[in-house]
Amino acid sequence: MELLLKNIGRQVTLSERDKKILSEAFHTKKIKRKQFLQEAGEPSKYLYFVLQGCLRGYYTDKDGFEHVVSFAIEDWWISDFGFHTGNTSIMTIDTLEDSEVLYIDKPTMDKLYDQVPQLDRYFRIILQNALMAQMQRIMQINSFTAEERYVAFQKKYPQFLQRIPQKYLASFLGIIPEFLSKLKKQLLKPAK
Amino acid sequence: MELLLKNIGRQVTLSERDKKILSEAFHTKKIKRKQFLQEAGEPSKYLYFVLQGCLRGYYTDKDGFEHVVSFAIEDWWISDFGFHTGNTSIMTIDTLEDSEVLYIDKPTMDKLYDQVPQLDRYFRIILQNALMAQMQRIMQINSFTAEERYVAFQKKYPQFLQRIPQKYLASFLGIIPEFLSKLKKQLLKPAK
DNA sequence: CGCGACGTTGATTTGCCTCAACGATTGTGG
DNA sequence: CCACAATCGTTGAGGCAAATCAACGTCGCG
Repeated sequence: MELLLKNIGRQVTLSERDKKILSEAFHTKKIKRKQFLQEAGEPSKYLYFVLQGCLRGYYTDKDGFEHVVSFAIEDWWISDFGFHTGNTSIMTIDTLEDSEVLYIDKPTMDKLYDQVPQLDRYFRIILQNALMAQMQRIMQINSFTAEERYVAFQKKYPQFLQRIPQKYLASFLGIIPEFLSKLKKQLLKPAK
Repeated sequence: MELLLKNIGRQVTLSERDKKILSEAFHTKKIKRKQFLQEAGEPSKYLYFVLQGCLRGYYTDKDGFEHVVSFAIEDWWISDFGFHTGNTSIMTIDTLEDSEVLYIDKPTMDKLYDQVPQLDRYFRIILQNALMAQMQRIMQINSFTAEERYVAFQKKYPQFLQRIPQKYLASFLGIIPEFLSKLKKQLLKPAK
């Protein structure tokens, strides 16, 4: 819980009362590796904040292929994008490692926004950053080759490289595992 | 200005005082067709709300190619994604038609957030929706062929089809104009 | 009218996918 | 602690969607 309060505190100032309300609104959950936190098709019930471990969010397309949309480690948020609007979820979230998360359901969240108005600002800022990150992702898909995207990922998220299987990284980059494998091979050789 | 207040009023309740403050914070600007509102590289100064007309936001990649990121017509927001964080802009915004916009600069906007706390919530909601739209765009790029994306665009934004040149639509869809041309041809024939 | 931007069409190329086979690594029950 | 299966990553041959390049028709506009 400390981790979350500290994270929020970086954007807005919380009173002791606010902190108490927040602490009571979130609950903790420990989940073993390879468990589902949420499955596509169900109503998008919870918003998650990661205290420990590594999670992955993905959707399954009309042909049955999974596409990884986001990874989350300590100090990150993860949820379906339908959470905020109350739609049924399109995303599945599962764990890549034994993990520990804070979670909150939508009714509680709505109450929270009224009780702690600072949260509107906090999430406005969080969403601004998320939107900018998404934007950069779209720009990369448009303008970069798969190889360039892989190199950029290495540079930007070195922490993830050890923690996530290649096939999920490939999916996140928008390619298939076989091709990522070939890219890596190519990147090693031309060191002449 | 009425249009903006009405738009905000759909998400949060504004007092008369709030409305007055808002009215004074935004200014109106009329721009002829094919003029620049903002150019990439400059600091991202303004946030725009469209009252009239049609605008386009795009960035220029390392090879000098333009990529259309968003269109905006009446009752829509448009801005660089750097606006909120105060970075230099990566996006260029120009007009596809004679247009009229409301605009606000960042310092004024920051003051506004403090004067009218409802705005934090309003933009939180706007950003949630924008994020979801971006998400769907990424999902389309991952899972749909160019033809499917074109058909989906036709269905979702019929209002735009008449107003924007094909080459910009192609760019928005992530393909080149020549290929869009071929797609349209193919879609006409197989009506057997 | 004539120029320049826009859209169309065709021939060729390429980045990435498909499918299939084969090591390597992980994990699980005996 | 080993045996065996399952999962994951690698490699190669062939295919396809979309890009590139180039040529040509057409429309709006000075």
